[in-house]
Amino acid sequence: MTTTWLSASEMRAWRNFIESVSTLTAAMENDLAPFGLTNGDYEVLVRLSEAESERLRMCDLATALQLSPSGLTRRLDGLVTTGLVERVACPSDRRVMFAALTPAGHAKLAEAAPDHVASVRKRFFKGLSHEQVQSLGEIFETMRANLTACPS
Amino acid sequence: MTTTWLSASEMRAWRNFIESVSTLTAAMENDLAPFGLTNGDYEVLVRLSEAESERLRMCDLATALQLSPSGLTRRLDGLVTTGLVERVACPSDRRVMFAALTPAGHAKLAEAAPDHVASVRKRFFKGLSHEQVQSLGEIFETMRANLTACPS
DNA sequence: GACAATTACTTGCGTACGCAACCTTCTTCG
DNA sequence: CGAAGAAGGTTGCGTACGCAAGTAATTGTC
Repeated sequence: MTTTWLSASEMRAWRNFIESVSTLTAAMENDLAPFGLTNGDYEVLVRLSEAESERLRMCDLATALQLSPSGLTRRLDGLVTTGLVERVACPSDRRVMFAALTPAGHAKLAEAAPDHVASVRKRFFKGLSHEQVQSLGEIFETMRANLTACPS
Repeated sequence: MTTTWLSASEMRAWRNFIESVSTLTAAMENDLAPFGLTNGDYEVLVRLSEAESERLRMCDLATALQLSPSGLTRRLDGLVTTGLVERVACPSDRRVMFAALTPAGHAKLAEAAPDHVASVRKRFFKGLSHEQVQSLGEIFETMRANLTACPS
């Protein structure tokens, strides 16, 4: 079988993508550091804040964050220690634990969100036209669908 | 200061991007596993293979891979142990070490590359039109330039 | 030509996370 | 029912990596 190598435009897309991703995540991590949060922490707060009663079952949260069960357990440990999230037992199914936003967690998210949005604009959207933003949405929607369809 | 939240199309782009990135890297990690390589390992081999004499100074390689000095030291440790890379002292500047591809490393890359390219096609480019690939290249070139310009 | 300052790399330590093993609780099916 | 299996979560262990400190070598300055 002969290999079809990447074309020049594919190579350009792939390489710039790869490099952007690592630089971007590092920069955003930095932007969030003054609030005492990591990107991962912030994602947890966002997911919980959007959920019914600001709480989610651990397994649902793990799926949403694409994290292993143990990974989520440990990430929550940190947030529980700092008081932004609490674990709440589920009365109807005693296997499950809810991760629930505390008032402090809610406040912390409200505090960090404006800076985070500014960070996304500055790092991610800056210099892109409206059409390019539109394209981005379409492209990564396609990609996400394709990726979840092909777990193999 | 009032915050300008993300528009619907921005939100779509950002969320799909974030989710795609983590799924994508996990999938590609998986695709590379049969060769006994991680994404990071593969990147090292590629960079070295493209370099003059298939070798690079540690600090240049670290910059290229966006890795801290210590991170690169340890990543190389693994590749040296498996015999794919070797450390070569620099005669003209005795502070520097070269990371050099061994014949085994060169062979390993040649062995893994076709599958890796197929993986990139399947995970990243699949379902995208030629125009979208073009857009991707432009967008992430802009982003990369913007990110390197704004380290703050 | 000697002594800072810088550069290149490594090591100790702490953090994050995945996998496998484990416990508990629920569900299913005879 | 009662036992097998599945589902939810935590813990032990191993790996990866960043930061700060340390060592060695080079450069820059007077």
